[in-house]
Amino acid sequence: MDLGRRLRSRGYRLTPQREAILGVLRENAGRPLSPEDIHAMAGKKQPGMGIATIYRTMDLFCELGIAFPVHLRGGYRFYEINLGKHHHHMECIACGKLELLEACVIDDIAELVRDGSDFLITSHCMSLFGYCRQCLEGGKEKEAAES
Amino acid sequence: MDLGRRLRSRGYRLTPQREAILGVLRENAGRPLSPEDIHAMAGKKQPGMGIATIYRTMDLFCELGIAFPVHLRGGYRFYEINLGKHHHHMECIACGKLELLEACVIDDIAELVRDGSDFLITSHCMSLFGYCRQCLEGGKEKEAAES
DNA sequence: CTCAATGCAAACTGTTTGCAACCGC
DNA sequence: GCGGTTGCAAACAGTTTGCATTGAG
Repeated sequence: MDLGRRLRSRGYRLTPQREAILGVLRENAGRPLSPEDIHAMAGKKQPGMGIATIYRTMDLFCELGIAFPVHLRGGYRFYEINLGKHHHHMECIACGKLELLEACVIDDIAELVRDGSDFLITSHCMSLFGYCRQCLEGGKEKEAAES
Repeated sequence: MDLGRRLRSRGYRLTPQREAILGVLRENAGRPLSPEDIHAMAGKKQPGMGIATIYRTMDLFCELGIAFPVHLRGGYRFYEINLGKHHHHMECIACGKLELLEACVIDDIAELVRDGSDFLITSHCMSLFGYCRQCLEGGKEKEAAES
Protein backbone atom coordinates (compact mmCIF):
# COMPACT_ATOMS: atom_id res chain seq x y z
CA MET A 1 0.00 0.00 0.00
CA ASP A 2 2.59 2.54 1.10
CA LEU A 3 4.73 3.27 -1.92
CA GLY A 4 7.35 5.21 0.03
CA ARG A 5 7.99 2.43 2.48
CA ARG A 6 8.06 -0.16 -0.25
CA LEU A 7 10.70 1.75 -2.14
CA ARG A 8 12.85 2.79 0.79
CA SER A 9 13.03 -0.70 2.21
CA ARG A 10 14.85 -1.69 -0.94
CA GLY A 11 17.09 1.33 -1.11
CA TYR A 12 14.99 3.22 -3.65
CA ARG A 13 13.58 6.69 -3.25
CA LEU A 14 10.12 8.11 -3.35
CA THR A 15 9.96 10.83 -5.98
CA PRO A 16 7.06 12.94 -7.22
CA GLN A 17 7.44 11.25 -10.60
CA ARG A 18 6.95 7.83 -9.12
CA GLU A 19 3.96 9.02 -7.15
CA ALA A 20 2.44 10.49 -10.27
CA ILE A 21 2.93 7.27 -12.19
CA LEU A 22 1.44 5.18 -9.41
CA GLY A 23 -1.53 7.54 -9.34
CA VAL A 24 -2.10 7.03 -13.04
CA LEU A 25 -1.92 3.27 -12.66
CA ARG A 26 -4.37 3.37 -9.77
CA GLU A 27 -6.86 5.48 -11.66
CA ASN A 28 -6.70 3.07 -14.56
CA ALA A 29 -6.77 -0.19 -12.69
CA GLY A 30 -7.70 -3.03 -15.01
CA ARG A 31 -6.88 -1.10 -18.16
CA PRO A 32 -3.59 -1.86 -19.88
CA LEU A 33 -1.60 1.33 -20.45
CA SER A 34 1.23 1.90 -22.87
CA PRO A 35 4.34 3.78 -21.77
CA GLU A 36 3.08 6.58 -23.98
CA ASP A 37 -0.29 6.59 -22.21
CA ILE A 38 1.36 6.73 -18.83
CA HIS A 39 3.69 9.47 -19.95
CA ALA A 40 0.83 11.62 -21.18
CA MET A 41 -1.29 11.15 -18.06
CA ALA A 42 1.47 11.38 -15.51
CA GLY A 43 2.77 14.44 -17.34
CA LYS A 44 -0.36 16.30 -16.33
CA LYS A 45 0.30 15.67 -12.66
CA GLN A 46 4.04 16.18 -12.90
CA PRO A 47 4.89 18.39 -15.90
CA GLY A 48 8.17 17.90 -17.69
CA MET A 49 8.55 14.19 -17.16
CA GLY A 50 10.78 12.43 -19.64
CA ILE A 51 9.64 9.26 -21.36
CA ALA A 52 12.75 7.48 -20.12
CA THR A 53 11.51 7.92 -16.58
CA ILE A 54 8.38 6.01 -17.47
CA TYR A 55 10.32 3.07 -18.84
CA ARG A 56 12.69 3.01 -15.89
CA THR A 57 9.90 3.33 -13.36
CA MET A 58 7.74 0.65 -14.94
CA ASP A 59 10.65 -1.77 -14.94
CA LEU A 60 11.10 -1.03 -11.27
CA PHE A 61 7.40 -1.31 -10.46
CA CYS A 62 7.22 -4.66 -12.22
CA GLU A 63 10.24 -5.89 -10.36
CA LEU A 64 8.66 -4.84 -7.07
CA GLY A 65 5.35 -6.42 -7.98
CA ILE A 66 3.58 -3.08 -7.95
CA ALA A 67 2.64 -3.46 -11.59
CA PHE A 68 2.74 -6.18 -14.22
CA PRO A 69 3.18 -6.27 -17.99
CA VAL A 70 0.32 -7.20 -20.28
CA HIS A 71 0.94 -8.84 -23.63
CA LEU A 72 -1.53 -7.97 -26.32
CA ARG A 73 -1.53 -8.46 -30.05
CA GLY A 74 1.00 -6.38 -31.92
CA GLY A 75 3.75 -6.94 -29.44
CA TYR A 76 3.68 -3.53 -27.83
CA ARG A 77 4.17 -3.12 -24.15
CA PHE A 78 1.37 -2.41 -21.73
CA TYR A 79 1.21 -2.19 -17.97
CA GLU A 80 -1.37 -2.47 -15.25
CA ILE A 81 -1.32 -1.94 -11.53
CA ASN A 82 -1.11 -5.19 -9.63
CA LEU A 83 -4.09 -5.44 -7.32
CA GLY A 84 -3.70 -9.11 -6.64
CA LYS A 85 -6.75 -10.29 -8.47
CA HIS A 86 -5.79 -11.82 -11.74
CA HIS A 87 -7.56 -11.29 -15.03
CA HIS A 88 -7.17 -11.43 -18.80
CA HIS A 89 -8.30 -9.55 -21.85
CA MET A 90 -10.30 -9.85 -24.98
CA GLU A 91 -9.19 -7.55 -27.76
CA CYS A 92 -11.13 -6.55 -30.86
CA ILE A 93 -8.98 -7.06 -33.94
CA ALA A 94 -10.86 -4.38 -35.83
CA CYS A 95 -11.17 -1.44 -33.43
CA GLY A 96 -8.85 -2.50 -30.65
CA LYS A 97 -11.50 -2.39 -27.96
CA LEU A 98 -10.58 -4.26 -24.82
CA GLU A 99 -12.85 -6.19 -22.53
CA LEU A 100 -11.93 -7.74 -19.22
CA LEU A 101 -12.11 -11.43 -18.48
CA GLU A 102 -12.55 -11.80 -14.77
CA ALA A 103 -12.18 -15.52 -14.70
CA CYS A 104 -8.81 -17.11 -14.92
CA VAL A 105 -9.14 -20.79 -15.59
CA ILE A 106 -5.53 -20.87 -16.56
CA ASP A 107 -4.48 -21.08 -12.97
CA ASP A 108 -5.91 -24.57 -13.07
CA ILE A 109 -4.08 -25.35 -16.27
CA ALA A 110 -0.87 -24.02 -14.86
CA GLU A 111 -1.26 -26.27 -11.88
CA LEU A 112 -1.87 -29.20 -14.14
CA VAL A 113 1.20 -28.45 -16.16
CA ARG A 114 3.20 -27.98 -13.02
CA ASP A 115 2.61 -31.58 -12.08
CA GLY A 116 3.44 -32.94 -15.49
CA SER A 117 6.62 -31.07 -16.26
CA ASP A 118 9.85 -29.73 -14.85
CA PHE A 119 8.84 -26.13 -15.12
CA LEU A 120 8.16 -23.96 -12.12
CA ILE A 121 5.37 -21.78 -13.41
CA THR A 122 5.51 -18.26 -12.02
CA SER A 123 3.23 -16.34 -14.37
CA HIS A 124 1.34 -16.57 -17.61
CA CYS A 125 -0.48 -14.52 -20.16
CA MET A 126 -3.55 -15.13 -22.18
CA SER A 127 -5.56 -12.98 -24.51
CA LEU A 128 -8.46 -13.73 -26.76
CA PHE A 129 -8.80 -11.98 -30.09
CA GLY A 130 -11.84 -11.46 -32.23
CA TYR A 131 -14.44 -8.89 -33.16
CA CYS A 132 -16.55 -6.83 -30.80
CA ARG A 133 -20.26 -6.32 -31.37
CA GLN A 134 -19.96 -2.89 -32.98
CA CYS A 135 -17.42 -4.06 -35.49
CA LEU A 136 -19.49 -7.12 -36.30
CA GLU A 137 -22.64 -5.14 -36.88
CA GLY A 138 -21.32 -2.17 -38.74
CA GLY A 139 -19.13 -2.79 -41.75
CA LYS A 140 -17.64 -6.06 -40.53
CA GLU A 141 -13.92 -5.18 -40.65
CA LYS A 142 -11.88 -2.25 -39.43
CA GLU A 143 -14.52 0.18 -38.35
CA ALA A 144 -13.19 2.62 -35.82
CA ALA A 145 -10.30 4.23 -37.60
CA GLU A 146 -10.47 7.56 -35.86
CA SER A 147 -13.34 9.82 -35.00
CA MET B 1 -0.28 -28.32 -49.06
CA ASP B 2 0.58 -26.86 -52.47
CA LEU B 3 1.99 -23.41 -51.83
CA GLY B 4 1.92 -22.40 -55.50
CA ARG B 5 -1.74 -23.17 -55.90
CA ARG B 6 -2.61 -21.48 -52.67
CA LEU B 7 -0.87 -18.29 -53.71
CA ARG B 8 -2.03 -18.20 -57.31
CA SER B 9 -5.65 -18.73 -56.42
CA ARG B 10 -5.49 -15.41 -54.63
CA GLY B 11 -3.53 -13.59 -57.27
CA TYR B 12 -0.17 -13.96 -55.57
CA ARG B 13 2.94 -15.49 -57.07
CA LEU B 14 5.19 -18.33 -56.13
CA THR B 15 8.75 -17.10 -55.79
CA PRO B 16 11.92 -18.88 -54.69
CA GLN B 17 12.02 -16.62 -51.65
CA ARG B 18 8.59 -17.71 -50.55
CA GLU B 19 9.47 -21.34 -51.08
CA ALA B 20 12.62 -20.92 -49.03
CA ILE B 21 10.70 -19.31 -46.19
CA LEU B 22 8.06 -22.01 -46.21
CA GLY B 23 10.81 -24.60 -46.12
CA VAL B 24 12.32 -23.00 -43.05
CA LEU B 25 8.95 -22.91 -41.32
CA ARG B 26 8.34 -26.55 -42.16
CA GLU B 27 11.70 -27.65 -40.84
CA ASN B 28 11.03 -25.80 -37.60
CA ALA B 29 7.43 -26.77 -37.06
CA GLY B 30 6.42 -26.15 -33.46
CA ARG B 31 9.31 -23.80 -32.78
CA PRO B 32 8.57 -20.07 -32.78
CA LEU B 33 10.95 -18.23 -35.11
CA SER B 34 11.78 -14.55 -35.13
CA PRO B 35 11.97 -12.67 -38.44
CA GLU B 36 15.70 -12.58 -37.84
CA ASP B 37 15.82 -16.37 -37.42
CA ILE B 38 13.86 -16.88 -40.60
CA HIS B 39 16.04 -14.43 -42.46
CA ALA B 40 19.22 -16.21 -41.44
CA MET B 41 17.92 -19.68 -42.27
CA ALA B 42 16.13 -18.83 -45.49
CA GLY B 43 19.19 -16.86 -46.57
CA LYS B 44 21.13 -20.09 -46.76
CA LYS B 45 18.68 -21.56 -49.22
CA GLN B 46 18.18 -18.35 -51.14
CA PRO B 47 21.21 -16.05 -50.74
CA GLY B 48 20.74 -12.31 -50.84
CA MET B 49 17.29 -12.14 -49.35
CA GLY B 50 16.36 -8.85 -47.75
CA ILE B 51 14.88 -8.71 -44.30
CA ALA B 52 11.93 -6.76 -45.65
CA THR B 53 10.94 -9.77 -47.70
CA ILE B 54 10.66 -11.79 -44.51
CA TYR B 55 8.32 -9.31 -42.92
CA ARG B 56 6.18 -8.99 -46.04
CA THR B 57 6.04 -12.72 -46.59
CA MET B 58 5.16 -13.53 -43.00
CA ASP B 59 2.33 -11.03 -43.08
CA LEU B 60 1.07 -12.72 -46.21
CA PHE B 61 1.47 -16.24 -44.81
CA CYS B 62 -0.43 -15.27 -41.68
CA GLU B 63 -3.19 -13.76 -43.74
CA LEU B 64 -3.41 -16.93 -45.80
CA GLY B 65 -3.38 -19.10 -42.70
CA ILE B 66 -0.11 -20.72 -43.71
CA ALA B 67 1.56 -19.46 -40.55
CA PHE B 68 0.51 -17.80 -37.34
CA PRO B 69 2.11 -15.33 -34.94
CA VAL B 70 3.23 -16.38 -31.48
CA HIS B 71 3.30 -13.95 -28.60
CA LEU B 72 5.97 -14.55 -26.05
CA ARG B 73 7.35 -12.51 -23.22
CA GLY B 74 9.20 -9.40 -24.28
CA GLY B 75 6.74 -8.53 -26.97
CA TYR B 76 8.87 -9.56 -29.91
CA ARG B 77 7.39 -11.23 -32.92
CA PHE B 78 7.62 -14.92 -33.63
CA TYR B 79 6.05 -17.13 -36.23
CA GLU B 80 5.25 -20.78 -36.70
CA ILE B 81 3.90 -22.84 -39.54
CA ASN B 82 0.22 -23.59 -39.15
CA LEU B 83 -0.25 -27.32 -39.15
CA GLY B 84 -3.78 -27.26 -37.87
CA LYS B 85 -3.10 -28.67 -34.47
CA HIS B 86 -3.08 -25.94 -31.91
CA HIS B 87 -0.60 -25.59 -29.08
CA HIS B 88 0.96 -23.19 -26.64
CA HIS B 89 4.29 -22.56 -25.01
CA MET B 90 6.06 -22.52 -21.74
CA GLU B 91 9.03 -20.19 -21.61
CA CYS B 92 11.83 -20.18 -19.07
CA ILE B 93 12.34 -16.69 -17.69
CA ALA B 94 15.97 -17.40 -16.95
CA CYS B 95 17.36 -19.10 -20.04
CA GLY B 96 14.56 -18.60 -22.55
CA LYS B 97 14.04 -22.29 -23.16
CA LEU B 98 10.72 -23.12 -24.74
CA GLU B 99 8.61 -26.16 -24.16
CA LEU B 100 5.49 -27.12 -26.05
CA LEU B 101 2.09 -27.48 -24.47
CA GLU B 102 0.10 -29.87 -26.58
CA ALA B 103 -3.16 -29.38 -24.81
CA CYS B 104 -5.25 -26.35 -25.46
CA VAL B 105 -7.93 -26.05 -22.86
CA ILE B 106 -8.46 -22.48 -23.89
CA ASP B 107 -10.64 -23.52 -26.76
CA ASP B 108 -13.17 -24.46 -24.11
CA ILE B 109 -12.74 -21.15 -22.38
CA ALA B 110 -13.12 -19.29 -25.62
CA GLU B 111 -16.34 -21.12 -26.27
CA LEU B 112 -17.55 -20.23 -22.82
CA VAL B 113 -16.74 -16.60 -23.32
CA ARG B 114 -18.39 -16.65 -26.69
CA ASP B 115 -21.70 -17.43 -25.09
CA GLY B 116 -21.39 -14.85 -22.38
CA SER B 117 -20.29 -11.85 -24.42
CA ASP B 118 -20.66 -9.96 -27.66
CA PHE B 119 -17.24 -10.87 -28.94
CA LEU B 120 -16.69 -13.19 -31.86
CA ILE B 121 -13.53 -14.98 -30.81
CA THR B 122 -11.29 -15.81 -33.74
CA SER B 123 -7.98 -16.56 -32.07
CA HIS B 124 -6.13 -16.41 -28.81
CA CYS B 125 -2.71 -16.68 -27.30
CA MET B 126 -1.46 -18.10 -24.08
CA SER B 127 1.97 -18.62 -22.67
CA LEU B 128 3.17 -19.80 -19.31
CA PHE B 129 6.33 -18.37 -17.80
CA GLY B 130 8.56 -19.79 -15.15
CA TYR B 131 11.83 -21.59 -14.64
CA CYS B 132 12.95 -24.76 -16.34
CA ARG B 133 14.59 -27.58 -14.44
CA GLN B 134 18.16 -26.67 -15.34
CA CYS B 135 17.75 -23.08 -14.20
CA LEU B 136 16.09 -24.23 -11.00
CA GLU B 137 18.83 -26.64 -10.12
CA GLY B 138 21.87 -24.68 -11.11
CA GLY B 139 22.23 -21.18 -9.77
CA LYS B 140 18.52 -20.41 -9.52
CA GLU B 141 18.32 -17.22 -11.61
CA LYS B 142 19.70 -16.24 -15.00
CA GLU B 143 21.92 -19.14 -15.83
CA ALA B 144 22.48 -19.36 -19.53
CA ALA B 145 23.91 -15.98 -20.37
CA GLU B 146 26.12 -17.01 -23.25
CA SER B 147 28.47 -19.87 -23.69
C1' DC C 1 26.41 15.93 1.64
C1' DT C 2 25.75 11.58 -0.92
C1' DC C 3 24.11 8.91 -4.27
C1' DA C 4 19.75 7.54 -6.42
C1' DA C 5 16.77 9.52 -9.91
C1' DT C 6 15.65 12.69 -13.55
C1' DG C 7 15.54 15.11 -18.19
C1' DC C 8 17.59 15.38 -22.35
C1' DA C 9 19.44 13.83 -26.46
C1' DA C 10 21.77 10.55 -28.91
C1' DA C 11 22.07 5.73 -29.91
C1' DC C 12 19.78 1.32 -30.86
C1' DT C 13 16.65 -2.26 -32.47
C1' DG C 14 12.97 -3.98 -34.75
C1' DT C 15 9.69 -2.87 -38.40
C1' DT C 16 7.79 -0.32 -42.38
C1' DT C 17 7.90 2.15 -46.67
C1' DG C 18 9.28 4.12 -51.34
C1' DC C 19 11.20 2.94 -55.42
C1' DA C 20 13.67 1.15 -59.39
C1' DA C 21 14.93 -3.31 -61.08
C1' DC C 22 13.37 -7.94 -61.65
C1' DC C 23 10.79 -11.96 -62.95
C1' DG C 24 6.53 -15.19 -62.42
C1' DC C 25 2.76 -16.20 -65.17
C1' DG D 1 4.77 -7.42 -71.14
C1' DC D 2 1.82 -6.61 -67.15
C1' DG D 3 1.86 -6.24 -62.52
C1' DG D 4 3.21 -8.61 -58.39
C1' DT D 5 7.71 -9.13 -55.86
C1' DT D 6 12.25 -8.14 -54.46
C1' DG D 7 16.52 -5.79 -52.48
C1' DC D 8 18.12 -1.73 -50.91
C1' DA D 9 18.22 2.19 -48.23
C1' DA D 10 15.99 5.56 -45.91
C1' DA D 11 12.36 6.48 -42.67
C1' DC D 12 9.92 5.23 -38.44
C1' DA D 13 8.54 3.92 -33.75
C1' DG D 14 9.50 2.19 -29.51
C1' DT D 15 13.05 1.53 -26.16
C1' DT D 16 17.60 2.06 -24.02
C1' DT D 17 21.70 4.43 -22.62
C1' DG D 18 25.21 8.11 -21.26
C1' DC D 19 25.75 12.01 -18.77
C1' DA D 20 25.40 16.29 -16.32
C1' DT D 21 22.14 18.03 -13.03
C1' DT D 22 18.82 17.67 -9.43
C1' DG D 23 16.93 16.49 -5.13
C1' DA D 24 15.45 12.74 -1.52
C1' DG D 25 17.09 11.00 2.70
